[in-house]
Amino acid sequence: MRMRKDAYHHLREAIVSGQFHPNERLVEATIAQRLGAGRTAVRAALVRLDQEGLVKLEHNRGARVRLISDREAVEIEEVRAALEGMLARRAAERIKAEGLRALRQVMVQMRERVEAGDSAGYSELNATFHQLIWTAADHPTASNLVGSLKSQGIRFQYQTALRPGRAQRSLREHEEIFAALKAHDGDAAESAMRAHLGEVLDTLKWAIDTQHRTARWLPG
Amino acid sequence: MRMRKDAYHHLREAIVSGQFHPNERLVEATIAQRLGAGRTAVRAALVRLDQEGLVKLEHNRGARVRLISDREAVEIEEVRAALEGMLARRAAERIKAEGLRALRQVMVQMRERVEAGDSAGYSELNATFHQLIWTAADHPTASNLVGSLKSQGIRFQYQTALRPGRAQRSLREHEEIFAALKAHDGDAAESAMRAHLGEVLDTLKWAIDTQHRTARWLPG
DNA sequence: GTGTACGGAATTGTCGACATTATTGAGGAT
DNA sequence: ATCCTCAATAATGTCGACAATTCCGTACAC
Repeated sequence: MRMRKDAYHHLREAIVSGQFHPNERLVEATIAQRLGAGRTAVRAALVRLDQEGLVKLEHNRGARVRLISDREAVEIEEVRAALEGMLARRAAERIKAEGLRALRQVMVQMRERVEAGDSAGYSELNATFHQLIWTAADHPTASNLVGSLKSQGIRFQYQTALRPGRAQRSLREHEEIFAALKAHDGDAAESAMRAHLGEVLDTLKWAIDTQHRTARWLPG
Repeated sequence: MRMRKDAYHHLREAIVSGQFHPNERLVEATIAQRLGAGRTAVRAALVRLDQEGLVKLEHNRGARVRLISDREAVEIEEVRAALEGMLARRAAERIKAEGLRALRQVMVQMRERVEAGDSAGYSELNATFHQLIWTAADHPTASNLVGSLKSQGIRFQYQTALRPGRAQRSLREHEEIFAALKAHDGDAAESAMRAHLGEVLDTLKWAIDTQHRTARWLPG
C-alpha cells in the first residue's frame, strides 16, 4: 500500500522549502504535471494554501507564492511569541517525567551540534525542542495555529540562523526554558519562552536590516 | 452591479449563525441548489471552511458542520486571551486621541444597554469595543487570526451571555481596559485584557457545566 | 522613442459526465 | 429478534471540454 502524499502536502512542502521564488506565478497545469496530479487536486490545494496564507489567489489571475513582507514576518514572530508563551506555561504545569527526559535528550544533541558548528542540524533540533513542548502542553488548538504560522518560510526567507554567535545564546535560552519546565513553574516558563522568542525577533530584525544594506551595496 | 457574495461567504454566514445543526451533513448538491451556485464553487468553499475549522471534510465521506467540543471551546478562548492580551498591549502603546474617543463613545452606549437590560445589544457593542482595540493595535496578522477564531460560534453554541450579573461585571472589566489604554500603559492593558478574558473563560466553563446538568435533568 | 490598440496564445473558471466509494434497506439465516 | 449479505441508491472525487478572462507580443499612430 503506497501512502502517496496528496497534492496539498507536496505543494506546501515545495513552497516552504523555497523551491519557488517569492511572487512566482503558480500555473495550475504546470504544477499538476510536476506533481503528477490532476488539475482539480491542484486547484483544491491552492485554495487551502490561500486560506493558509502561503499563496495568494486572485480571481481570474491565478495563484502566486505569497511574499512575506518584512512587517508581516515580524508580526508572525510576535504572534508566535504570544502563543508559545502560553504553551510553555501550560507545559510547565503538566509535563511528566517522560516529556522531560525527551527534552533533556534533545538538549544534549543541541549542545553537540553547536560545538560541531552544524547550524542546519541545530535548527532541526530546535524545531523538535519546541514541538516537544507543544506536545507536553496538550493544547491542540494553539499547537495547530502555531504550526501553520509560516515561521518555517520566514527562516528560509531571511536566513536568521546566520547571525554570528546566535547559536550559543539560543542554547542558553533553551536551557532556561528547560529549567522552568523541570521546576513546573508556569510563570517562569512563559517568561523564559517570551525572552527566547524576543531574541529570535531581534535576530529577525537584524536579518531584515542586513538584507537591506546588502541590497544597497550590491544592487541587482 | 450586483455584488453577489460568493458561495464561501454565504455558507460561512449560514454556519456561524446556526442555520445548520452541529454535526449535520453538508451535501454538496443540496447546498449548491440552496445557494444558487455550482457544485464546483461549493466544493471550493467547503475546502476553505475545512481549513478554517468550521467544517470537517473526510475523504469520500463528505462534509459535516464541525461540532465544537467543550474542550475545544475552552482552548479557543485561551488562545483568544493570549492574542488579545498582546493586541491590548500594542494598542495601549500606540492608540491616538481619535481611537480613545471612539472607545469612550462605545463605553457610554454599553452602559446604556446594561441599564436597559438589553443583552443582545450589549453583546454587539462588546464586539465593537474589541474590534476598536484591534484597529488601534495595528497588527493585521494577529487581528485576522483572532477574527477567524470561531468565538462567534462558541457564543452561539453556549449562550454565554445568559449568566446572571455577567453584564455588570463585564462592564467594569471593560472600564479597566479602557483606563489602561488611556494611560498608554501596555503592561496594565495586557493584564486587564487577560483578566477580562479569564472571566469570560470562567463564564464559558459555567455555561458548559450548566448545559451538562440541564441535559441530565431533561434527557432528550 | 513612447504610448496605445488589437489579436492570438495562455490560463483560469465552470459545467457535465462518469468512475469510485459510502450509505441505506430489504431479505434471509440463525 | 438480531445479525449478516448484498443489491440499490446516493454522494463524492476526478477528468475532459469549453467559455471567459487575462496576458503578451506585434503593429501602428504620433
